Amino acid sequence: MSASATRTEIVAAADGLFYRQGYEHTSFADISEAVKISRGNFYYHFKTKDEILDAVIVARLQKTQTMLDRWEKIGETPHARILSFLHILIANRADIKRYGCPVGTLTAELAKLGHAAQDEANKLFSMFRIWLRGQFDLLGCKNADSLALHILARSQGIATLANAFKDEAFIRREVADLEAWLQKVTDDVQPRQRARKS
Amino acid sequence: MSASATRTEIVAAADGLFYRQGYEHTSFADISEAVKISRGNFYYHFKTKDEILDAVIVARLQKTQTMLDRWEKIGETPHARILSFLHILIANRADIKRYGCPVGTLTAELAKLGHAAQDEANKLFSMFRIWLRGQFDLLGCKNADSLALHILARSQGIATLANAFKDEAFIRREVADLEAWLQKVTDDVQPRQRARKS
DNA sequence: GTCTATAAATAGATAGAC
DNA sequence: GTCTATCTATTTATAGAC
Repeated sequence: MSASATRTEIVAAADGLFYRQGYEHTSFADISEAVKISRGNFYYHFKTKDEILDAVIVARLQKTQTMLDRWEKIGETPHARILSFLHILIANRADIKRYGCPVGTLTAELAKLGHAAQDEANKLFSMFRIWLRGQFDLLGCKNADSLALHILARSQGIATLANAFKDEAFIRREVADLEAWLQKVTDDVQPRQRARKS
Repeated sequence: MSASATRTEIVAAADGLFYRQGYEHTSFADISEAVKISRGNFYYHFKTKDEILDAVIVARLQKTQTMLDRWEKIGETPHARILSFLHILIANRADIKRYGCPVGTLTAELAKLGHAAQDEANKLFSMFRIWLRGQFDLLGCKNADSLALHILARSQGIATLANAFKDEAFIRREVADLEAWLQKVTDDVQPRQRARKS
């Protein structure tokens, strides 16, 4: 197999394992077993475990950017686009209940490890933050960044508690609550659109 | 030194290390170094690392109960007592920025490890949940449990983002927002007390 | 109760054959 | 590019002296 194809498989396997088991708890043995290559071959593609983590973060950043671009394309209004963000909590509810949010749990783990890739991983949060801020800006909100952080934080809290209590009704209730909050934010800056409630 | 005194020191040291470094990342060597005892002596007090984790969780549960009892005692109204809960985000902001919430990060780590102590650790969340539900009940709220989960989730989200962005202004803004939310919840069920805003 | 010495398993990482 | 064999460090855990 070509080097880049194997490399891609390694990153994909590591990505999933880091999410489900955590970064430190995942060993080279785990990854090489998942990809069906020997531990030795592994080092032809990556010199250290940290290099794998960097590659996984880069892959996640790219995947996230692709997702944001899609939301940008399919959402006709900032309001609709922010709803796309909210609804990943519903779409990914099964994984979130088992493993939490992939962004929040990775940044939390790396913070405790004092890992050098912390800043890189935090870019995942920043990417959402900046995108959401842009949407709130378009909506006409003055405190767009605060609103972006607010909705990010609410999402993180929902993921953390859903993970602990494995409670799907809770997720749906909180997402509905956030939708109502978003509607109110939208109405406050665009009162004429109140009749077009989605 | 007496066995129980050494044991208490071990648990206290492990508690702090598990919080700051994570459970799996903390080795017996780390703990024995912190307590200034040999690794060998360690096993006189605890047979396995899991046993230490259990003891740490028990200690945290007791400390949490003591804290809730204190809030119960010093708070004259359910509203005031729930504010005590909210204000730990401010009081512990330095640690939260560096290490996140001790409850949320532990339960998240154990969930990924598939650790047997998961349920025990989740009792930390349940303890807050039940206490908060009791306060909202006293306040006269019909959906007390949902409100308890809501405020717990918001707190977790604030801790997660504060940890990622190291942003103290964000913490204060979100806590103020939660205080306003709590005031509104209180006013909705006890309209006559609106003038007594704390 | 606490120590030193050591076992047994696993981790990340390397060397060299094919 | 992938493999097997191996190294080194670290981890949890045990044995036995004091």
